[in-house]
Amino acid sequence: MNDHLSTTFAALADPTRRAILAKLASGEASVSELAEPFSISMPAITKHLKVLENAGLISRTRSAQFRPCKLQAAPLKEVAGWVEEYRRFWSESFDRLEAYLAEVQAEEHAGKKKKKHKKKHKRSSVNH
Amino acid sequence: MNDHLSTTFAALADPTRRAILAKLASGEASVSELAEPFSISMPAITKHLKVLENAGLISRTRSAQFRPCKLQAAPLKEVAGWVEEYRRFWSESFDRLEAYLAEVQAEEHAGKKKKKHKKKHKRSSVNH
DNA sequence: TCTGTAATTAACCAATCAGCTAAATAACCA
DNA sequence: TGGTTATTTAGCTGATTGGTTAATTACAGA
Repeated sequence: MNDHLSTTFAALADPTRRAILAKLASGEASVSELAEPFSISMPAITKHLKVLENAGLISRTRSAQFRPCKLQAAPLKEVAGWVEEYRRFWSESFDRLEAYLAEVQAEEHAGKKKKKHKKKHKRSSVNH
Repeated sequence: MNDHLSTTFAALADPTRRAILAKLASGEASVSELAEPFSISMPAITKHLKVLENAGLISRTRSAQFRPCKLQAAPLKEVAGWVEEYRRFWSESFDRLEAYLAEVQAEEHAGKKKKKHKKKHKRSSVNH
């Protein structure tokens, strides 16, 4: 597991880390502030933050003895892009689009009209 | 790690498993067919399939001595929903929307007009 | 019934993970 | 300088993970 996407998914596969991200969604926070809602030790939080930072999901600055964390959402964009490739497998409207396209293609095969068309809905470009 | 979302993210945090899902995106496949592109043993594939099935990302039927797998995208819908909550943190247009709303609010505070408005962009409902 | 193919289970291994306590740094405050 | 607060590092643990090989189950077909 060394690719970017795997690292991101792994970082998100923990409710504590997702809760940390959720908190950071409302602004920067110090380590202690982030630790407050949880009943785990500070070193455990430090480790979670390291995982998130390593995945590029947070960045850290320095302010006096505090080390505030800030949400960095770029990796989530990548996740959204990946999952989007599968939207048609759950999206109702996409199913309808598929049905429509199949219908149109059937009509074309029947030879009612002969427009030339280029790609009409590429479907095999799911990347892993 | 026992919640649904964590299980799903964990299942996706492996390139082999994502490749299996990608292959299943073009239709059902047997275990051997899924194993073919990889240089790992069959039992390893069986384990990966068990992880995916456990996450609800695939379902399995029985056909003779084959056990074909089928993509089940429902959990990905949940993932898409989760990540969507963070879209504003990477989306340029959302940034512009935020700026616009801030501007509107500033005008209201200045008392130029007094329309009452209800929610104006709830921002703290990020769930983990 | 015997043989070959498909897939799983069992048992093991090394690496990683999420947590802990105790100790070490780092920076502010008096 | 010394004390307090914030955070990290070190070192340990038990559980999980991703892989292996060997054995087992399930079925099709001759």
